[in-house]
Amino acid sequence: MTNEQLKAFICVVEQGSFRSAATALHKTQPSVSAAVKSLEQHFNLCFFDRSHYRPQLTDEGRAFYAQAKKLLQQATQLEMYGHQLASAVTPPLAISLSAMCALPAVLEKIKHFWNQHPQMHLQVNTEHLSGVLEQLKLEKADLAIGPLLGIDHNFEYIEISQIKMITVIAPHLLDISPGIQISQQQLRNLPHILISDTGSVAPFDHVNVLLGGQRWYVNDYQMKKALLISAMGWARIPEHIVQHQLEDGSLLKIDVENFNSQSTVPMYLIKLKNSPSSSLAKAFWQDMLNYK
Amino acid sequence: MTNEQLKAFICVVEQGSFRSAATALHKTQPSVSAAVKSLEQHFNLCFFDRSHYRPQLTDEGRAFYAQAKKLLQQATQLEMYGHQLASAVTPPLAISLSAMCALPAVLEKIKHFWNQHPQMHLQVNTEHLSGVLEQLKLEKADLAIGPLLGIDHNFEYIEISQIKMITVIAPHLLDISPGIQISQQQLRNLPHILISDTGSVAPFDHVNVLLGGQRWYVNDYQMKKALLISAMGWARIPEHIVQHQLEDGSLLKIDVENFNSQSTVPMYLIKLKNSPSSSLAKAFWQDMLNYK
DNA sequence: TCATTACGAAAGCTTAAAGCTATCAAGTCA
DNA sequence: TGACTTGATAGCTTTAAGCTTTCGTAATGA
Repeated sequence: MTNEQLKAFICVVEQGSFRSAATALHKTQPSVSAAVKSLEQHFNLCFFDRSHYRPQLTDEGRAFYAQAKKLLQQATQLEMYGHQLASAVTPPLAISLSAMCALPAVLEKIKHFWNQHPQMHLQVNTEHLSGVLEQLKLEKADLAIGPLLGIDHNFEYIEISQIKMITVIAPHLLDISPGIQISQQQLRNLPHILISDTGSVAPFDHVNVLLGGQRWYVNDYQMKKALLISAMGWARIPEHIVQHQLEDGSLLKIDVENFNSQSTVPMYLIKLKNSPSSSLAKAFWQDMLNYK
Repeated sequence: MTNEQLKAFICVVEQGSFRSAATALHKTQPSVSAAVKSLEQHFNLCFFDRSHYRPQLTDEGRAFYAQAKKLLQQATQLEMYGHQLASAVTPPLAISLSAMCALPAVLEKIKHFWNQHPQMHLQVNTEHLSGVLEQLKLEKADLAIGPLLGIDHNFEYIEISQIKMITVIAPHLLDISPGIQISQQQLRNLPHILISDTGSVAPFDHVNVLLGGQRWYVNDYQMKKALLISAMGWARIPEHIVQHQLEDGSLLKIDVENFNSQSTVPMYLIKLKNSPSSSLAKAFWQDMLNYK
C-alpha cells in the first residue's frame, strides 16, 4: 500500500471515473487502473462495482475512502511541514497562546527570550479555552501559555504571570449605583458575550456562565470588546484589554451575585511531559524558570 | 516522499544507527542510507549530524520525526482497517455508545435491527461523556448513542429513549429521614464518585458536580456501583443500574439541595451531518426513525 | 437505429528507482 | 595497535510504475 496508490483511489472516487482521475493526476488511465487494482489485490477487496458503465463505490470502498482521505491529508501536511522546516533556518518555536494572555507582561517575556535568540523563528498561535492545550496534544505547538483549564497528568507547567479578569457592561444598560451587587435576574435579559472555544472535540462551553440567559459567541477579544462598547451585552474580560474604556467611562466594572465577577487568574507556561522538546523549547522553558 | 522512506528514517532514529535499522527492516544498510538521503534531498534538509561516529538527530530531524511518526502510525492503522474490512463479509456498523445507555430499552433496538440484518458485523464501543462524540468526529464510529452533551451544528440526532438518572448513597453513611432534602454541607466530606471522561482533548469534568468537595474517578458504571455499595461515597447513576440495590435497601435514593439530584435524560441517536454513511448506517438510522 | 463518443481492461514495452554485493575510510574499544 | 563496527560509494540487478496501443462495451444523440 503506497500513498500514490491511495491518491489514485481517492481521485477516482472524487472524480467519478478512472479517466478523469488520470487526467487530474497527470497520468494515464491504465496506470490509475493498475494502482487501484493493486490496492484491491493487496487487501483482497473490491472498492468499485465495475459492472455498470461508471464505477460505483462499494460499502467497503466507501469505508476505506474515509480513512484513506484522512491519511493523505496528514501526508500532505507533513510534506508542507518538511518544506517549512527547510525554508526556516532553524525549526520554529511554536507557542500556543491563550488569547487571554496577549498582554504586555507575557509578551515581554517572549521578547526577552527573543533578544537572546535573535535568529529564532517564532510561530504564535492564539487559541481559546480547550484549543490552547489541544495544540500541544496534537504536537502542533512546543509550548502553551494559558490558564490551567483542562490540564491533566500529561502536562507540566510553571506559573509565569497573573491576569485580572473582571466583569463589565456599558453603563447605560443597567441602572446601577456604583459598588452595589447586581442580581442575576437583572442580567437575564441581556446577552452574555462569550468566546467560542477553538478546540475541535469537546469545547469548554460552560465555564463561568450563568444558567439560563442568552449567550452570544464571538471569535476574539477585540470583537467581545466591540460588542461590549456598543452596549450589546455583558461579559468577563481581562482588565488590561478594557483599561481605557474603564477610565473614560464607556465601560463599567460590575459585581454579579453568585458569579465569579472578578478574579486573578494565574497564567502558566505548559508543555507535554513525555515529549522530546526542541532545543529552542528547552531553552525557553529554562529562560522562564530563571526570569521568574 | 514515500512511507517506506519515512519508515527507514524513523527506524534509524529509534535504533540509533543505520545498520541496526537495516537489520530491523530486513534490508541492507546501503538501501536504508539511500532512503534517508533521498528524504533529506527531497526537503533539502539534514536530519542527522553525521560528523560523529553515531548519527545524531538535528533539531530539524527531531521536529520532523515527531510528525512522521504520527503519519506512519495512521498508515499502519489504515492497513489494519483494510484487512479488517476484507475479513468481515461487509463493513461493520460501528456504534459509539454512551455507557449510560447500556440498558435493555436501547439494546433492544439494536437487537431489532440485527434481526433484520442477521449477517451484520456490529462493533460497539462504550465511551463516557465527550468520548462518545469524539468517536464520531474522528470517524471511528458511524453512529453514536448518548445524551446531547457537547453537541453542535455538525451533528444530526433523533431521540430514541429516555434514562432516569438518580442520586444514591449507601444508607448508613448519612443520618437520613426518607423524603428530606440533604444539604450540600452534609455531602462535602464524602467523595463524589464520577466517571472519567474518555475524550482525549477537553474532557467534560464539570457537569453535575458540586463546587469543592472530594472527587473520585472511575472508568465504568460497574466500578461506580461497586464503590457506592461499599459505602465509599455518593453519585448520580442511571436508575436501571441500581434497581436491585434500591429494592433490597443496599442503596438509597437521595435529594440534594441545589443539585440536579434526579432527572430524566433523553438519549439520542447521533450522526455527523456531512459524512457519507455506509448503507448499514443509513438503514439503522431509518430503522430508528420508524421503530419510534 | 446506427454512428459517435467515452470508458475500463489487457498486453507489451520502457524506464526510473529501489535494492543488493562488494569495498573503503573512519571511528571505537580492548 | 589490531579486531571490529559504522556509514558512504560505486556498480550491477531486479522490481514495479508508467506509457502506448488495442479491444470490447456502454452511453449518447441525431
